[in-house]
Amino acid sequence: MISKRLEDYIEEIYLAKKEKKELKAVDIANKFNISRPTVSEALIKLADLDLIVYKGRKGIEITDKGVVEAQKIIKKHRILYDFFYKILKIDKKTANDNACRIEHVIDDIVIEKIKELKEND
Amino acid sequence: MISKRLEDYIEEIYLAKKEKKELKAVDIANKFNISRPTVSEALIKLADLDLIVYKGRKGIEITDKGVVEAQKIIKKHRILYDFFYKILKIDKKTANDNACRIEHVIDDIVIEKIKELKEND
DNA sequence: ACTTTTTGTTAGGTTTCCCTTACAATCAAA
DNA sequence: TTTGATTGTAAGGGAAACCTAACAAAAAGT
Repeated sequence: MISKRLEDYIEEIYLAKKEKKELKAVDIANKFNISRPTVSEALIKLADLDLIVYKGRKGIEITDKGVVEAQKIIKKHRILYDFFYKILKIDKKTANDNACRIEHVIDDIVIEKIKELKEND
Repeated sequence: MISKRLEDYIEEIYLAKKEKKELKAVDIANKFNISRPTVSEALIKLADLDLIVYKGRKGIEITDKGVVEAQKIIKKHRILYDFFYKILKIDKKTANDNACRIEHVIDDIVIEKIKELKEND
């Protein structure tokens, strides 16, 4: 199991790639309000886990394994966000913030049930 | 803001007190599968924060401030548990485990909306 | 081409939460 | 009451995730 923070980073890397945006280490630092050295360290960890290929200034590439990992988290995020925003009528920012936190700790089975809840509306 | 772990411990202390059970440091260690020294340290931290009065072998007492803190978390726990168990039909153990994790990261406003959801059934 | 800025890394710290080992005090049981 | 188990604490350590300061390489601006 990958840590919450690494989940956040791989998620971000995946989303950038999907939008074909050049993502640099410093962008991750800004996004999460952490220092460049902390990002440096995290990217090395992600590369160790074969979730990305990290080539310093030459770019960050996500591996197939990384894509799988990222998609799992993004799926949870999306289902939680939709539940909060569309069903509970929570404002977008709060819905997103809470999804960001809960996506790391909720079990798959609970996510599936929340998804069904939406479908039976 | 108190940390997740300290929230867990104060919650446990409060529940024991409510059931008038004698709670020892070692019981907390067993409950959370952590070592006695770790509990020792945590109880000193909780005492520093005025959430408990810790007297070693002579017992653990929860303060008014501690009760307030514990009740906030337990309220979230209960609402989440009910939502998972009664509405989503998740099994008791999974419902409880997920409530235990999410109670530490979910915003009050989201909890309130989940509570309303239940009431309009 | 030559500065200046941006970027990534090194080195050295901090905090939180956990561990084991070892010891002393208390409690229970014989 | 002595013996043995239980409980709490002290000492010393570790991993994760963060930090700042300092530096070198690369990119951008003039």
